[in-house]
Amino acid sequence: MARGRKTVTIRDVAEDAGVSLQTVSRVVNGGPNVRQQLRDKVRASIERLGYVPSLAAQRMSGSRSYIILAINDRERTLADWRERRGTDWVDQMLLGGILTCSQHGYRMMVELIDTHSDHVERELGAAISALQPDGVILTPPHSENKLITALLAERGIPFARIGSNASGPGIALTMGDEGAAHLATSRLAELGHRRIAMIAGPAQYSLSGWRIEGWKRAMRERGLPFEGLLEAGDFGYEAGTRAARALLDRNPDLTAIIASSDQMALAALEVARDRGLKVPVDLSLISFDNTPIVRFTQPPLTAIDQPIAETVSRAVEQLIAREPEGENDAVIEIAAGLVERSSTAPARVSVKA
Amino acid sequence: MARGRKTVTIRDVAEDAGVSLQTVSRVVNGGPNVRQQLRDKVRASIERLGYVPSLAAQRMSGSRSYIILAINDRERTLADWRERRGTDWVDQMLLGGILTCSQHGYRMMVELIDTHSDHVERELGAAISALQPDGVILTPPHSENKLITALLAERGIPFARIGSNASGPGIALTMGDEGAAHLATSRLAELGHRRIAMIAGPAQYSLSGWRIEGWKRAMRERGLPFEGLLEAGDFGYEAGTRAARALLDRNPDLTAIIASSDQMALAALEVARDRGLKVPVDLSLISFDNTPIVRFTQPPLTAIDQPIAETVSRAVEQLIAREPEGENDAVIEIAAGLVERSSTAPARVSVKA
DNA sequence: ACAAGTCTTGAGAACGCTAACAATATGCGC
DNA sequence: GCGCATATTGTTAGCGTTCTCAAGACTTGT
Repeated sequence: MARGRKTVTIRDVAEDAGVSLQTVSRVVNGGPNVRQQLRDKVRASIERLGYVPSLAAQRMSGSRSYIILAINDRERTLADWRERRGTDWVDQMLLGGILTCSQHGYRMMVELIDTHSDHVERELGAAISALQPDGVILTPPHSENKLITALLAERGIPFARIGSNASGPGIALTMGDEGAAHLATSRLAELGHRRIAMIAGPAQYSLSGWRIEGWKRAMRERGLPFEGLLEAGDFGYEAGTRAARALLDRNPDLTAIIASSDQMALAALEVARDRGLKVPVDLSLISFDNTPIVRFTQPPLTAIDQPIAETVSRAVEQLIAREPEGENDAVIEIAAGLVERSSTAPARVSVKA
Repeated sequence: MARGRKTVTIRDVAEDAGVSLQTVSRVVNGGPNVRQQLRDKVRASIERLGYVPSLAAQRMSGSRSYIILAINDRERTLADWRERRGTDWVDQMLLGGILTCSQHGYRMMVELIDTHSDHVERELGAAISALQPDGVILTPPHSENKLITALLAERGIPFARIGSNASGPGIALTMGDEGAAHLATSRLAELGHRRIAMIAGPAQYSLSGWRIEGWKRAMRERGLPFEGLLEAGDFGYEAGTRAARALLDRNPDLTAIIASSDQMALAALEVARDRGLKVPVDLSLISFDNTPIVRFTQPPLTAIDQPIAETVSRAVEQLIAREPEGENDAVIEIAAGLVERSSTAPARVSVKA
């Protein structure tokens, strides 16, 4: 067994094709100014020898590393996993990211960093020094972390902030949370609901605020009051249970709830069941995220779909396309859609409408 | 803004500590034969300057790349994603892998490769040439792909095959599929079930065979016949629907089904509902995988839990610990457990027992 | 106190590639 | 055909590490 068979290097190709190293490099990188004839010859050699440039060497010598680093929250990821609840954030991020990266000859690496640790800078700094990525993708709640964005800006690494439209450094990508909440609320209003409650996310995430804004706007547009119809949770199941109970206790006339995460919607569904409320007959429910789970609950939930994979994909494209010193930090919005399933129905005719 | 601030290199540390490059390298890598006094001095400099070695440079010069490459099936991953069904394979793989890797100073990269393409070798070869990983983790169905294992063996890259206990090259890690199926079947038998059907996975995956074996063994041990009680599907929802219908049509006396994936179990649940069979009163159901979904169905499903994260974690440890030329290819089994929820109940007392 | 180790440190080459520049070939206007 | 601009190729010098090997500083046994 030819253990450790010698790797094919650019030198081998150059020799095989009878040209200089530099010419091979030019062909590989699609550089200009190479005669067609030579180009073909080199390509043939590359093909024959099965040459693929070493990422490490490219990074060493060139200015690019061909690596995009995606930062995810370790704490939340782990908690989700331990309780087997599962967001599919990581899944989608990987799909959107990896596929788009590989289309451009890049690679994506994932780093899990704990927001609540005071080592954030340290951990991120270490990852950056080790990997020297050409770009970094920040997911909530890191997207809004000043320490992190400052560090990246200082090191001159282009980065994208996902789920964040606050003006600031880097490219901001948002899923239109305000609009999505407005959409969900409007849809419920169209179905005749007047008492539409909102279970928001934690204030730490600024998207929580936007969603509240969207909900309020839709309510206001129809002259519907929203006092007492707002609760917040940390996106988790327990918090959802608490919020749903509080809402239902306080508002016996409630006919619809919008939950800021699938987990909290699931909890609300369970609370409703406990209280003998039938979804969607007695209570309509719309959730945010549209993770795989909500397709199989009873009833399947109507949900705002977060186009995470697409968003990450766009982020990657932006980072790669970015001119080395380009400073026109864009704000990109990928609109979320509403997937209607069976947890929404017309409101019961209220006694005094 | 100090764009592109100079990276701290080993040279800076050496200078700062007043020692040679080599000494710093020794300290960083925990090499032997460095006086404590110097070691401390160097460590202090490293700390002060915030030095972190460049992965690329380490790879260039040393024999290790500190990268573990995990190969996943692109086709299945994408299909799952498109239909928003979601295995959480990727999620778990990442968690188990990344965390364990980082504990050892390694990084994990994920590569999505299409099994059904004839470019498998090409794609994998390219990834290996570019990354030069110290180890590769293969997930089903790649684990059993001779082309792949041959390629890796030839290149002398240690690899782990997950979900595969067939003797062969590399480290094999299995979740004890035979045992798990036996466990599930036995549990149902204990509950008084006698007509226990199995919806197996596709023959392409050898774990499908093992699960069938485990089921048959448990049935045989109790003298229960299993003719006509076996169907197979491709792990997907549609296939599950077809299989469940066939099973129920053929066996009116069926009281329990074991499905080889959560998706197929979900389908079976739906089929049962359609036919007015109550789960678990009329039909008990056990699924394989225990993805987040099955916790929230109505009723929540009893499931065999696949310890994927742990398995991947073990795989990483094995690959990292492996002596460069170590050939004692191990077979490791991480036993799957049974998570009892509400889709299983004692069998109805049959008319003629 | 001397030879023969064993520890500790350092110097220089090498890894595979690209950037920057130098050298040569080709084309074009007249 | 000449001279200059431009297109094409080659040469050299690193990038930041670790490896190999050599040199100096200690030990130890006798």
